[in-house]
Amino acid sequence: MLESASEILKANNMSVTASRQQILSLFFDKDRGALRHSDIEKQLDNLDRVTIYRTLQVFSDKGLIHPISGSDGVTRYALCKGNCSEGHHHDNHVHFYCHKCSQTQCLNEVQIPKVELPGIFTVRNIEMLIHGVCQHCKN
Amino acid sequence: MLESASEILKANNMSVTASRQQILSLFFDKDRGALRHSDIEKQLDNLDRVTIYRTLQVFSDKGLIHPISGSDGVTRYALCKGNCSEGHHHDNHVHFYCHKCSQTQCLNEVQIPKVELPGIFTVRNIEMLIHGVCQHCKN
DNA sequence: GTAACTGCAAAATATTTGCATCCTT
DNA sequence: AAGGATGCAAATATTTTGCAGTTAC
Repeated sequence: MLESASEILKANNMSVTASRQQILSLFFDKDRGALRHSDIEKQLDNLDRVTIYRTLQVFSDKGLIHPISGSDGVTRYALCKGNCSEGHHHDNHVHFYCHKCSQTQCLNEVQIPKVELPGIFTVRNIEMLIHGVCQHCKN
Repeated sequence: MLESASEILKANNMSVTASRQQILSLFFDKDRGALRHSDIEKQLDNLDRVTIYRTLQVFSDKGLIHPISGSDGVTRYALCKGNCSEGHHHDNHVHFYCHKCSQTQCLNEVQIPKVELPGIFTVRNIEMLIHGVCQHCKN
């Protein structure tokens, strides 16, 4: 477990608990793909299912992680890259889902392009998910 | 029920059944938003849940409707606009989710813009979902 | 000590599968 | 008549809620 997990929790006004440290550390360990609830449950089988759901919710509310909704109906979460804050995400990057390894990753360097919408719509947030084969599975 | 429902089914090599006609007609009636399984279940309460799931799957396979996966975890479906065929969707338009009325609609006239991905990825499909307030709820 | 966090039980919702029966062609 | 479509039962998966007990600060 990272030493810094507790620092990060403190810095974001969350009480430091074992569950939170373990879950947050997982996100730092795992640099490849976004994590599903079930991934976390498998790796931290000492934690209750419900605790994991609630922790993911809190982390998301605090701007530590952001949810990614894929076409397989399972919500994944990935670390926010610094510019998110409590109650407001700024993750305007593209997400990539690989249908070979079923991993979802953030393409942090790829910005979501602007779209022209008729003025009758008010835009709050844009999600862009690209499906295909990732760098690891392409071979 | 549209007379044309049975025509469309025939034209796409599907046997013409009461369930399929009713479900397909719903999609033609409903011009505003995409339909969830539960919407259909409510409106056609003579049909079995499972039949609705299977019918949506078949329609999607045949290119009549396309699935839209939103961040609320519920799959919605909307009519394809003519250029889709069996086994291959071409719905490269933007989808819009209104968080006031919870409706999802296709913005058929708004194309998904091109994105530059590093060559290490193979792209198969792109989804773009915009959240905000729709034309009906804006007031 | 108090408020927040966790675990357990249970419920709600979404979706899938197997099988026997019915309907379309 | 044959094969596909449907209905029913049941299983699986995901997520939420309530409450009582525990822990962080």
